[in-house]
Parts: sequence; C-alpha cells; structure tokens
Amino acid sequence: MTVNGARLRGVAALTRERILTCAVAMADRDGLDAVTLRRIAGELGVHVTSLYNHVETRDAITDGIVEALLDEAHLPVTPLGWEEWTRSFLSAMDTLAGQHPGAFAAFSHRPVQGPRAAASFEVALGAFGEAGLSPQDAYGAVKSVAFVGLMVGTERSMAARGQQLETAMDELPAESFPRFHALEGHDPTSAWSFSTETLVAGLRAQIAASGH
Amino acid sequence: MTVNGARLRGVAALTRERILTCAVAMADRDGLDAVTLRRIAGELGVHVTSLYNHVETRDAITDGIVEALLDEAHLPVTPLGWEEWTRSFLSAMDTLAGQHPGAFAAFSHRPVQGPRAAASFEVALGAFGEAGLSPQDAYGAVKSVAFVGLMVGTERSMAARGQQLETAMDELPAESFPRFHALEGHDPTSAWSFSTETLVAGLRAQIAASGH
DNA sequence: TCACCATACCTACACTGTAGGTATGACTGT
DNA sequence: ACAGTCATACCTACAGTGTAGGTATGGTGA
Repeated sequence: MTVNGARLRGVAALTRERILTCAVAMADRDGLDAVTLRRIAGELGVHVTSLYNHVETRDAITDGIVEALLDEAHLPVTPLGWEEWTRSFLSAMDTLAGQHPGAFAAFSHRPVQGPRAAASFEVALGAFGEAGLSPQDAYGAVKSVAFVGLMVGTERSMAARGQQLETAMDELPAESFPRFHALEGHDPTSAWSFSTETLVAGLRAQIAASGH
Repeated sequence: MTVNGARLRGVAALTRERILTCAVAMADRDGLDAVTLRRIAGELGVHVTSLYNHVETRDAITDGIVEALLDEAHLPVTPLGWEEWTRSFLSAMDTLAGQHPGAFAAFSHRPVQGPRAAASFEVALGAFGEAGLSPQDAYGAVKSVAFVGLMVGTERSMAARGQQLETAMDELPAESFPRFHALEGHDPTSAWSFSTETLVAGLRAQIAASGH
C-alpha cells in the first residue's frame, strides 16, 4: 500500500488532501492571494512540480478549497421545512466563515460546486416545492438563500480579518452624505440578521402568494 | 496645456482615464484575469512602467474599473420611494452587467467604493428611513439590495459570457439528485426576477413590522 | 528477477507586478 | 532668453508566478 519511498522515510505521503488542508490553513493565515504553489510545496517539504501529480492546475486548488470547506460545513441535508432549512443553511455558512476567514473568499472566485452543496440544495428544492413553489421558483428561492449565505459569510470573514467591506467613507464629505456618516463605527455584522429576516419574510410572502 | 511631447506628436496623452477605458474594454473582451499591465501598455503603445505615473498599483486599476463602471451605471441618485429605488438600482446593475460582462467581475474582487455608490446609498438610506426603518435597519436594507444587485449582475454577466454560475450537474448522479437535474437547460437568469420580488416582499414585510 | 508505473525531482520558459535610475521636453521666474 | 524645476516616459532589473518536458527512483505485480 505504501506507494513510494517517502512513506517509508517516515514522511507522510503527498496527497491531494494534504495539499488542500495546507492550502486552507495558509489562506486563513495569510489570505487567499498568498496561497501559491511554491509556498505550499515549501511548507510540505516538496518540489513545486510534485504538486502537479495530485492537482490538475492552480485553479483546481481553489476549487478544492471550496470543496473542502463545504465538506467541513454542516450544511443541512436531511428533510426540513423551508424556513428551518434556510436558517440552518445561513447559520452554517456564517460559522464556516468565522472558522475560515481567509479561505472563505474562495467562494467569490470560483462557482460553488460539488456533491455536498448539491445534496443540500436537493433537499431545499424539495422543501420549497412542498411549500407550494413551482420548480423554477424553488430554484430561485434556493439561489437567493445561497447568495445571502455568501453575503453573510463574506461579511463575517471580512470582519474576522479586520477589514471593511464598505466604502472608505472617510474620504467622502460628511455634509453631503450625512446618513452615510451616521453609520460610522457601526458593527457591520449586525446587518446580517436583518438580511436574514428580510429574506425569510420575502420567501414567506412568495409562498403565500403562490396560492399555498 | 500640452503636458509633454506626446501630445504634439499627435498621440493622445497618457492618462488615468485612458488607462481605465482600455482596461475595461480589455476585461470585457478577454476576461478580467487577462487584464495585465503589460497588455494595457502594449495596447496604448507605451512602456509598462509609464503606467505607474498615473496609477498607484495594479489593484488600483481594478478599483478604477469599479469606479468607471459605477460612473457609467445610472444608479438612482434622486429622492425616490424605497421600492422605486430598489427596483431602479437592481435594474441599473443588471443592464450594467449586460454591457460589461467581463469587467463586472471586478465587483467581486474589490469592495464597492467611490462617491457614485455613496450618493445612491445616501438617498436610499433616506428612503428607507422615511419608510420607518431605524438607521441600522435602513443600513441592513441597503446592504441587502446592494448584494442582490451584485448577485443579479454576476449572473447576467456569466450568462453573457456563456458560463454557468451553478454546479456542473452532469457529474452528479441523476437518481440521487432528481430535482436538481430537473432544472437542466433551464435559463438561469429567469431566477433573478424571483429574487428581486422576494427581496422587495421581504423589505415590505420588515417595514410593516417596524410599526409603519 | 524484470518490466512497469506512479511519484518526486530538475531545468527551463514566458509571464506577472514593481523598484531605481535616467533622459527629455514643457513650463516658470528672472 | 535663459536657467531651474517638474512631470512624464523610458530602460534595466528582480523576485515571484504558473506550467511544460524530461529524468531518476523505488515499490508493485508478473
């Protein structure tokens, strides 16, 4: 089973999984842009090109990060009511972003994919369908929730890294933008609960309008 | 007024604006990743390092693209009701994404900033405040709309470039994900109107709950 | 034992953004 | 009209990026 000499020398075998774990950790530590093939290789004590034996291309690593994060997130996969699913999904994305502030940005760069996300979306389509939405509308609903999840997570991860998603408002004249400046120093993550409730209320209205 | 010899030789003077116009066009043509300093310089018939006389750094170009797009977009800046503002904002983002399928991706890489966005947000804060929301909730509302705008635009631009935002579902077994596969071939942009209506309905509910 | 094959390595390439230094030509004050 | 200043464009150079092609090595299956 030992594929080569490395294992015998007491060194863990190089594998796609080990590469991805390293990449995720590195992204959380130094930011996603700092994740580079040479730095990964160096950290694993291996030559750059060896990575290519386990990974197709650089972008595949970012895809792998997305995949790894979704594996780690506890997305709801058992049948639930649409509202429970929605809240559970958003909360899962939020805590995920808190645990991986750097790596979370990968969701903004590569499309969400993989069986983990699909499994959760599948039960969600069922839940929204059972609530009375047409397949197309259920699709729209799931998509909305997914995107709000991305938004919530992005905000949380930005906050965790001490950055600001918003405009640097200091450069704008306070007299022209009074309401804008009134928000200064305001905790940006407090807006996420409002967004969540807005989304839930909107979905509820859509379901009610669909003729229950 | 002629700043140097270039102008006299009949060549348009190199300026930040000219650089950005070129960058936007290039992003739309070849994708945002293909926007590189050397390619911009080559297209303008100029040495790479000359760009640095007008632009701080590479990232500043991406910021400039965001800025340029917002200048071009007709974001609502005159006082409106909250619903009119919301619909108008979303529609502006949608058409913008259709006109700049490649450059639009810049919104996902750099935070939205600049006076143009701030001006529109300022009137929106006013509209939501007048509707009865607290400043914090108005902030949450604006943020929600902005993010949905990003989502809608992203989807439109992906569609315009023939890409898919969604999972490549062909790799997933159809029997395990029946509802998922039932969506195949379905126009992804049709979901955006559902998202818009959901958002508006949600905001309406929040406003109603705030004690009108 | 021997061929096979996966893996890790080496070299090399085209390309990226960016720093430091220099020439040129247009403006300004005398 | 001339000298000084300044902005601008250029050149050279560097460290770092992802990636292709070829080679050595050592465990595996016949």
